[in-house]
Amino acid sequence: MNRALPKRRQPKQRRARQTVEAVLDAVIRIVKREDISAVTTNRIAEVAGVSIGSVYQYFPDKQSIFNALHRRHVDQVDRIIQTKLVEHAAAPLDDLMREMIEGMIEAHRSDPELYHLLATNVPHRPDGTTDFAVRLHGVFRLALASRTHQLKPAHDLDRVAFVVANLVDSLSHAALFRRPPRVSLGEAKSEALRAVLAYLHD
Amino acid sequence: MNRALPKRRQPKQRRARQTVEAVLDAVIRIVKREDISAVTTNRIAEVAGVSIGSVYQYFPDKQSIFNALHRRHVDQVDRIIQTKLVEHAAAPLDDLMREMIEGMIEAHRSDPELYHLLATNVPHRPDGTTDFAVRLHGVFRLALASRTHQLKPAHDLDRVAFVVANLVDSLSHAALFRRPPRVSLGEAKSEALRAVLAYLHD
Amino acid sequence: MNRALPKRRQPKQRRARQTVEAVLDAVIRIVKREDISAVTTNRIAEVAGVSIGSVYQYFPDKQSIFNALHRRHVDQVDRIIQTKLVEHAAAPLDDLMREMIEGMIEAHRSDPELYHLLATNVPHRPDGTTDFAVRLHGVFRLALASRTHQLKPAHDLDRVAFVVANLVDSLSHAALFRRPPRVSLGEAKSEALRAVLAYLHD
Amino acid sequence: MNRALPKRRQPKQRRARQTVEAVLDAVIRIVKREDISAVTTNRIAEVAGVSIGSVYQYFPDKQSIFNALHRRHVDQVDRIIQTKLVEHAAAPLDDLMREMIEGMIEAHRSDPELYHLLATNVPHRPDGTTDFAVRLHGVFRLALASRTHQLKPAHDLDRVAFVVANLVDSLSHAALFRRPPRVSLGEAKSEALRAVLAYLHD
DNA sequence: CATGAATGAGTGTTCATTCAT
DNA sequence: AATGAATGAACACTCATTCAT
Repeated sequence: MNRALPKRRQPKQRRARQTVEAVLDAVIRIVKREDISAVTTNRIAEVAGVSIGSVYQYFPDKQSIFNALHRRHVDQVDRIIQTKLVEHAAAPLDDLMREMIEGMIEAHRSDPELYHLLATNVPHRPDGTTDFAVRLHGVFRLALASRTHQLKPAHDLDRVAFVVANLVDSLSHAALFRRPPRVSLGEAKSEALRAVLAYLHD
Repeated sequence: MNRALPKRRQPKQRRARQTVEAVLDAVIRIVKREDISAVTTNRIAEVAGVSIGSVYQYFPDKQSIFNALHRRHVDQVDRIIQTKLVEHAAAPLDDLMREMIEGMIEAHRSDPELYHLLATNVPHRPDGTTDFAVRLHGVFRLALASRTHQLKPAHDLDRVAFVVANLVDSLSHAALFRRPPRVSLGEAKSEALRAVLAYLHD
Repeated sequence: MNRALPKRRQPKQRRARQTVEAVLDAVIRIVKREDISAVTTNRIAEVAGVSIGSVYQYFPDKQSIFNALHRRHVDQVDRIIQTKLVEHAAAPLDDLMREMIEGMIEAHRSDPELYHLLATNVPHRPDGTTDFAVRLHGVFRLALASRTHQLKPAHDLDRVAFVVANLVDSLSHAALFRRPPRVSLGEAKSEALRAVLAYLHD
Repeated sequence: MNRALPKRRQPKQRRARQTVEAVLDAVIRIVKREDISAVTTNRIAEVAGVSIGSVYQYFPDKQSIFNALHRRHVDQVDRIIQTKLVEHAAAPLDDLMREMIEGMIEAHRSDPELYHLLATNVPHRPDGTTDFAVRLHGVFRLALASRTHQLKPAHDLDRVAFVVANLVDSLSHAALFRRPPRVSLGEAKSEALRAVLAYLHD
């Protein structure tokens, strides 16, 4: 009767996931504490607490580590946005927009400088799957498609989604990273929302 | 009339400037043709047509080359923006905004991919002097300060300048680099202007 | 009788020691065959039969290789001198001195030119631990301390040890390296001994 | 009659001499202030206050600068020794020896660390003309030759000159550079003299 | 003769990657 | 799988030397 325990699934995959995460976190920790130039594969292994050999078990080369890091970041933000979208599927457009901006800021606030470091210091060739504004475009197209009656007829869905996606993306980042001294985060947020709504209602 | 010789500027400074420019251009050429990883100091010297020793006569290390490249790009855009600002000093707000967006796009159109490569592949720590949205904030604060009568009283100058600077910056870049297939550059531009004006008149 | 396995020492440490020795020997071989200017780190690795990477596993930089070389030389001579000291602990002063001179010459005779090359061509900042005459001072102080009855009362232990250490050191080297054509090694040795004893008995 | 002024001889040669001296002094200044590794030809020129081109006008390569430096040092000491020799040509042996030791110490006291730095950090292949103990051998051979009546008959002139030269050289240097804390310079000097005389009278 | 910008071979050193254990 | 010592290609950078001015 000694059947295998049914729950304890793939210890291997769990271990793998842990190692991968440890590696990605190590990169972040090093970039933040020092410099992109301090991010060597040996250092990554050391900070991640695994051997360099193990790093190469999961990543074919160094660039792939960076790529995974970018993808993980995008996925994290994506998940938040998707959740907001579902949670406010039936909400009026204005409320949805407020929530979207809120979500974007929330998504980055846990680690404000990370996004900038990733964007400006970790080499990458952004494409449709990792460039965030492009992803947002799809999200907003969907969100707006079910609310065409709330839009002015002059608005083309693609154009609007394009503009709104970029507004939300850039103003959220600006609110967090480029806010001038005299503007608070709350003000920046409500101003961002104002800009988006002004455009949508124009 | 024995007038002083007017031309003949220091050959030293001219030579220096030429070398510096050649080096920066070499970096761009290599990044575009190959990869950031192909940008080695020796390769830079070779492509620039100068000796590696001369490169180090003008740049203390490799990172400083990247920094100079970023600064040069920012300066170029800055010059265009400043010109627009002066040329339309007396123009109505709407016209100025159109020109600003036009200027930003114009500034990048000569070499559309360069900005992206610089931003995403050339390591840098953007600060107040090289982050463009931050620079634009100052420009727009100035531009708007002389047109407060065209703004709603509810608007705070700092907040508005902050938002407009980011709108113009991000929508201009979006128009060039992230435009979805069905949206033309012209449409993107006029839509960007629309967004900015909607916000300003809100 | 299940005794613990006696031999098998850490292969890691043995390997490390071997590499370090190979590197130091390589430096000597190159300096002797060519020139101090031929001693490049890559050449050292090549001649030592290890990769350049391994060299840097054991030495932080090039100068540290030179330092280790000096230290090894000093340690080698030191070991011989210490042995002589112990072996002739009970011998009369004159015999001890003869043995000391003999030991110094013996210590260098295996590789006569090495000492000179080290001293004149391998950059170093001699200090208390690597300057040999300084080390010898301690040795002779010890040796003479247990033989004060064989010394004239006018002699101060420190002064005598100081002079004897330098006499033995310099005359030994002179016997090997600066001997004029008409003086044989044997003559030089006995003359050195004579000088030392004349001083001690004065 | 515009005859050339008779005194103002070779301004060229004087200039040359000044430059050569400035170059050699620059080397010393740099080695003392920094490190032998800081002694680059360009730095030499800078510290010497001449152009790098001028340096190469007077020295065919870098090593020749070092050689000249060694030679200059030897010549300086030599001059002092020769003077002592002449001044005390008729003095008794003991007095001459005292003067010789005095002279050696005097010769180095103006710049105590220089000798050490030259010997240990400035690459050179000492030969008969630059190795000081060898030069001294000749000097002492001469000095002793005219005083054979003051020597024991057992003494061979070559052997004695050899030993005395090395005694004087090494004990002088030891007195300046390797003196242990409890021994004063005066004590070291008189002890050195004692050692030399003990040997000579043995 | 003097200058010093320019040169580029060559250096010390790093670090992504491998592979024997 | 995991390890981490070993590898060595390739890099950033230096510096002795030249030569046009």
